[in-house]
Amino acid sequence: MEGKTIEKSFDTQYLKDYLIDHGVKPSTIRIKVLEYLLKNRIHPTAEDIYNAVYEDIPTLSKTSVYNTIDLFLEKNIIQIINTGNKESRYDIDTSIHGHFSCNICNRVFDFDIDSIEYDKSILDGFIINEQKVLFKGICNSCK
Amino acid sequence: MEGKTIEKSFDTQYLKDYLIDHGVKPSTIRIKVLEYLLKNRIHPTAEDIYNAVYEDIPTLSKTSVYNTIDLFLEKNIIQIINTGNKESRYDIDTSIHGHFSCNICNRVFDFDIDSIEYDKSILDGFIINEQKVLFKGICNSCK
DNA sequence: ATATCATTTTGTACTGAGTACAATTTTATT
DNA sequence: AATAAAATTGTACTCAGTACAAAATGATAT
Ligand SMILES: [Mn+2]
Ligand SMILES: [Mn+2]
Ligand SMILES: [Zn+2]
Ligand SMILES: [Zn+2]
Repeated sequence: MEGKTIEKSFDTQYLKDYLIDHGVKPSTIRIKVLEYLLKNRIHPTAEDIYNAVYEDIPTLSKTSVYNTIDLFLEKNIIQIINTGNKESRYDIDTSIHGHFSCNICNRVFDFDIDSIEYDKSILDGFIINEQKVLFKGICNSCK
Repeated sequence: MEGKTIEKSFDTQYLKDYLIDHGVKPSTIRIKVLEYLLKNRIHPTAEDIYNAVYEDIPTLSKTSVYNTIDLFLEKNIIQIINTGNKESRYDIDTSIHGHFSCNICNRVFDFDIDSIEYDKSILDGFIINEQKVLFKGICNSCK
């Protein structure tokens, strides 16, 4: 079969369009933060994002990172992950999927969720906006 | 059918035994905290617990509440719930069940979980100690 | 281009849930 | 009653996140 390989590229135009498509006006910081999130799927903390983007933008402030995170959350570009540690983590994948948080190395792993069977009667009439599944324990390489 | 009605009573002896059964030496504070948790199944915050127990023990310190919470967590008397708000909440029910956190009134509702169907291959060899399911949205009385 | 307005970014001070830890009080043991 | 162990308290501290006004950048009008 003949065909073109579609390469996922994170050039500036792609990143700009990604933001615009999500209702966010592109700016240097927002583009860099988005690029970092797309390339580093490690569920980073705000600190992680700051340290990475600071390399490119040495005038970067922590507040700008938090501003960007808040904006991205609001526009559903990212979702927040609260593992129980004090630092929140952020995920560019906003689909419903499970997270395993390792108590030793603190890494967060993704896993696919097929379905959650639960008693819907208690939540009758409730508006469910988010469904989060968090497992905790010890990962394979730490045990 | 003739029979005895077994009344669940939270008298001092019951509470003491509850603690001892979970490997915790009873003390005035621990008994009062346990009693509050058993009688008020509202997934309270540390502040909630402090305010309630302070009524009975006016010398109570916040540190003692946190000490007790940490001990109860360690002995699996309670589980922690992180809803994304800054204050953690605590649950005397340590079984696996779902929590719905209302974004308006901040109440946390329980719901039963029958099963979570997920791709186990990614977590192969992982030790899973906790399984937490958190839904967020707007509850029936707030919408 | 220049001025004017809007948005973004920055710096600083602040908040508050939770923690560290030594001093004190209470409880158990000799 | 003296001693040791455990529980409780008070105080100072941490630090992720927030509030907010000043500064910088970008967009629009003249
Ligand atoms: Mn994820
Ligand atoms: Mn519960
Ligand atoms: Zn690990
Ligand atoms: Zn509500």
